Amino acid sequence: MAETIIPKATAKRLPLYYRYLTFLANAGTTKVSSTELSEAVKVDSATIRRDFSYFGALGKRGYGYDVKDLITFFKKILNQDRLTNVALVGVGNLGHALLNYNFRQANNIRISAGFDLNPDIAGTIQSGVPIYPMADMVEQLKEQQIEIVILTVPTDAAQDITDGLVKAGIKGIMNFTPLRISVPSYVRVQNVDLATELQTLIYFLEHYGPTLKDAEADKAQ
Amino acid sequence: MAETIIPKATAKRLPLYYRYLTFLANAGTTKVSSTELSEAVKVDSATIRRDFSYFGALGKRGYGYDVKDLITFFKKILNQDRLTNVALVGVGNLGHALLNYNFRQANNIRISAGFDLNPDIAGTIQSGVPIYPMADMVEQLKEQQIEIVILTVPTDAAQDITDGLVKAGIKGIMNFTPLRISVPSYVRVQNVDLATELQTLIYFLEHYGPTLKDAEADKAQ
DNA sequence: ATTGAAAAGCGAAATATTGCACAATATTGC
DNA sequence: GCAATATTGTGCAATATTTCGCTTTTCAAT
Ligand SMILES: NC(=O)c1ccc[n+]([C@@H]2O[C@H](COP(=O)([O-])OP(=O)(O)OC[C@H]3O[C@@H](n4cnc5c(N)ncnc54)[C@H](O)[C@@H]3O)[C@@H](O)[C@H]2O)c1
Ligand SMILES: NC(=O)c1ccc[n+]([C@@H]2O[C@H](COP(=O)([O-])OP(=O)(O)OC[C@H]3O[C@@H](n4cnc5c(N)ncnc54)[C@H](O)[C@@H]3O)[C@@H](O)[C@H]2O)c1
Repeated sequence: MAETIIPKATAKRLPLYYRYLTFLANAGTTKVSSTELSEAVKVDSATIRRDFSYFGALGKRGYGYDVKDLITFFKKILNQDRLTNVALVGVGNLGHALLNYNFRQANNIRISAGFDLNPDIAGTIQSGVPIYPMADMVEQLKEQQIEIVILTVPTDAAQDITDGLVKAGIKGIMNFTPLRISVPSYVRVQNVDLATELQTLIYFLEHYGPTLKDAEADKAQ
Repeated sequence: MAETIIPKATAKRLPLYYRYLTFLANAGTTKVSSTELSEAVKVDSATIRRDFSYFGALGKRGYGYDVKDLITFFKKILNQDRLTNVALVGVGNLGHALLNYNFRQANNIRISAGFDLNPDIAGTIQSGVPIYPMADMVEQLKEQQIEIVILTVPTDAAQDITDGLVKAGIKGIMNFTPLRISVPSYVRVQNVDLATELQTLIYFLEHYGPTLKDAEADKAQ
């Protein structure tokens, strides 16, 4: 674990860099400077250089960064060199949208199992992914050695299901419900709260002047 | 604008507080302490007190905060006292999921118009929302005086459409595409990059020890 | 080879955010 | 009315993150 601990803020930007680098590579570009990258990903160029420097000297002064080198490096760092299987619990509105999306193409991530209470869905195959009944959840997760779950169930059910996920040995949860679920300290939760994000945007529009220098957010996060 | 400028990090937490406060009110609870709130929203209690204190002394020492008072106050601050209309461009996978979701109930936000290139969808009504063809976008947005747009189109189309949105006088964009769109400084963009969030979660699991004290994430963003 | 321009890397300052710890003050029960 | 208790509000130190500005290195053109 943790070669040299990287700032959380940096870690959040790595996938962003990686995606743009693969775009550049596909376009046949072989080198890139922090300034060019900066324009594309909307992150200050000094921040990009600092981010990269946590991993050692990846660039060449006076020249820039070699796109292929960076990709090779980040591919490994970001686990893009092996397929990551995740499960999805709650195959409703959002769940279906996520199932339909091809995370594999750009991210080498695959939703390999779904779970739902609804007997009309459980037992079927949706977008090529088998959906199991909730009763089978813990067993299946263990069997398939899945460590990451996307949680898109109604808010009321979120904590109960989470407790089951923890029992199943899950390590990370991407939580789309507005509930801040409780988990033991060894489980990591990534909250994606769409309604909150929308409200935050509205708040910024009402209360902050026309962009006090941050044309984008996130942290946005 | 900006009474006393509130830290961005605080602003992002306000909707979270608000949601839990309305939950408390519905449950008949009349008072709450920063410690109780802290457990529910998973934010340090001192941070909560600090956040609230930016708006003045909202609580009573030795007692806590009056739930109703806080709600009244934040309702106004967060524009929850009036309906906010937003538009959605790109009625595909994600777009449909968002259309189906009732943002009005908890957030007093309504998607009042949709736009899509696909002639099978344009001209229809989806989940009670009229979907217009792209040719009508600028005109409709102006006519309906919509200032906020949710962008769920294919990545290729994102920048072109954004340019149209800017022409239509849009002030804020919630961008679900992985492209960091370019906008003039008076337009605010909130990026929601689901694939990146998932990758970040994977990165944390691989490279950070079992939770170095942040059982949850975000910011955020 | 020499030189000029480009751009990384990085110390250090600036900025932002969090969390401790405690004095101030309200509430409650007696 | 008084003591005991609870809990806010905040100075301040700690931590995290960004950004400046400069030095060093490399490249490419002469
Ligand atoms: N759809 C959106 O745009 C949106 C926006 C913001 C937040 N959210 C949040 O995301 C979550 C999911 O939203 P959605 O719109 O997809 O909801 P949904 O109702 O469409 O889907 C929920 C799914 O979970 C299943 N389910 C219900 N109870 C279950 C249980 N106990 N165990 C397992 N599965 C169960 C249902 O059968 C359904 O398929 C909710 O918490 C919602 O608040 C959604
Ligand atoms: N679905 C997901 O789970 C998911 C996950 C991560 C990122 N995303 C991103 O969100 C965006 C939308 O994803 P999706 O899965 O909903 O895609 P989608 O293809 O299902 O939907 C896109 C919609 O936009 C419409 N469209 C296409 N070109 C258009 C144009 N020029 N103008 C207007 N409308 C146009 C299409 O008709 C379609 O209805 C994409 O950028 C995708 O990368 C989606």
